[in-house]
Amino acid sequence: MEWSDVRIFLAIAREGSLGAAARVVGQTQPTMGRRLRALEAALGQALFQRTTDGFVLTDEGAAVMASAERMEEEALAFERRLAGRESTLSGQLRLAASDWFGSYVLTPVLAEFARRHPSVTVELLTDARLYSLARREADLAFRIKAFDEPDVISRRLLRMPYALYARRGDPRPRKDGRGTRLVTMNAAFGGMPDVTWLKKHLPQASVAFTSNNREAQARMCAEGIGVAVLPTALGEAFPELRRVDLGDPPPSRDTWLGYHKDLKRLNRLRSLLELLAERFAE
Amino acid sequence: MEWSDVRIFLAIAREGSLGAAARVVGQTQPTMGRRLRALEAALGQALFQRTTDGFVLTDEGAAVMASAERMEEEALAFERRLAGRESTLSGQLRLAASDWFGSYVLTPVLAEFARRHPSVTVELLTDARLYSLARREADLAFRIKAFDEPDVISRRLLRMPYALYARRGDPRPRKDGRGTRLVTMNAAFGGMPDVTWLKKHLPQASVAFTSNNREAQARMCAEGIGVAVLPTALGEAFPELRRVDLGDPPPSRDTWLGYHKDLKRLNRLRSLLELLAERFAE
DNA sequence: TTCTTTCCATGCAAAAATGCATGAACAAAA
DNA sequence: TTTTGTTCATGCATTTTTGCATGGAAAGAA
Repeated sequence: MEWSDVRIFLAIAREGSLGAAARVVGQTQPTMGRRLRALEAALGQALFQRTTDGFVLTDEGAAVMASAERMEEEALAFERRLAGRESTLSGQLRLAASDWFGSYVLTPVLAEFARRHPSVTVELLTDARLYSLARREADLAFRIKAFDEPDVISRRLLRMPYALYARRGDPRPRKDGRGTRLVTMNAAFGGMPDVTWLKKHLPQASVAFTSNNREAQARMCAEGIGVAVLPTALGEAFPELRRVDLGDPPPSRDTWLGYHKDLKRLNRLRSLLELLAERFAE
Repeated sequence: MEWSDVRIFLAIAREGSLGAAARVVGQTQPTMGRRLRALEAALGQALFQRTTDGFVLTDEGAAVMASAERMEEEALAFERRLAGRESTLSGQLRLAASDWFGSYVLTPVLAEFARRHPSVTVELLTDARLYSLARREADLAFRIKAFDEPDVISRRLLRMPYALYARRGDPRPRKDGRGTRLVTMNAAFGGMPDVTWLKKHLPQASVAFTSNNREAQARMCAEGIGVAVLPTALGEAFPELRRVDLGDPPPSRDTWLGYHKDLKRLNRLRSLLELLAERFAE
């Protein structure tokens, strides 16, 4: 049995089709089909049923799925261990953060880092989905909660203050919020503390626009669509916006960073962590 | 990183040279060298130091050795799981036993099995070293002790009686053994119960020949070199030998068989186990 | 020292794997 | 029904990998 084919087996099992699996492992569909056939021939058993809607694991395939997954985990650990020992200040560094945090908070620091270490390529992924640190989809991730994945080192980076913003020149909202329109997070984020805060301070206000994208909220707010609770780092970047003080500021939120412990000694990561700590020292 | 190259890494780490590793994985020395180079290039780090006496792991290589070994374990488990589901009565069946046990005790049963199941290839390994059931170096092993490896199913097969043998026509040993010469196990097997038994019954006898090979002992005994304690299954096979009764028979020994639990459902193994149980029923 | 053995690197030809293009099968949409 | 969009299999040219043969370096034996 060719060990590399186990990786292909996993990809097909997860994706359900040769083409999709090929994209995952970076090969072509015919190759995937041929390697799978070779694997099944070597094992003497069929791992998939070729059904009309894709490749479905046979009992045999399902029986070895767990082994294949553990094999993958060890392969990933193998690579992480080694990456953690790279002492050069070169190579790639992949960060994952929410969109506005990446653009407005991180970029200044990353620019400085890039200037200091020209042989390090920084890749910033701003994406709603959570990248896996264990699979090394990202080397460093930023979130608004502490990380609870195993083997991930989690640290509080900074406390991000929030404020209510309105378009410069627009009238100040009435006390109960009647007549005021709101720009807020998506319904999916209903539980967010700033939504609660808004309900308390402007109970009569109506919702004009929602989005899962803070920057889109800021732009809509700048267009005068409504008032919005925004991270100050974002709000202050728009000259059209003006802070509105309702006496009690909206709740601030912590931002955490996390990285896999195997990468603790990765020098380029360490350098960036130091710079981040320095720039965001409270 | 190519997963298959991890296997090559392991082989080189264990063997210490490209040529030896090539023999283990069934490839050639140049290929091993090139694959290793490719692996190191992909990882960006050297895994071995090329010293005058072979390939020695660097710190980096040592750091990932454990991951590579666990990866191998999972690969082996993958294959075992699948083998355990093969329902056909064909394919290979590899047995490991001590030399005389294999030749004199097993062969009759194996011959019968081979006749019954012509599409199963039985391979009998008689070798001093212990084959690993976990690595599937053998599907079924016979030993004189219960197996204590994890995940191995161990069962007592039979009790093998032993007896003292001398060449037919040679004089019976004196009561204290003075003047009698002995053919026994190697010094390395000093603690064997038959040695103790000999010391007790023929304390004055001297040792003429030792070997770790019971059959060699039987042949030397048949040549008249000395008396020997042999398994009766072996002793009775030599017409030149005659049983010598000293009143109290030498201790008999149990023979155990063991196989990996993942192979419990392997039909060809089950058939052989049934036949063995039948033929050796007490 | 010289001879022998062992081991790794490399050139080159043969073999194998890969990717592209295409065709067939099938399901969903028009 | 026809059309459209997916998905897998296969032929073929190309690229890549492999094995063989050879040479050189180093260590041990004579």
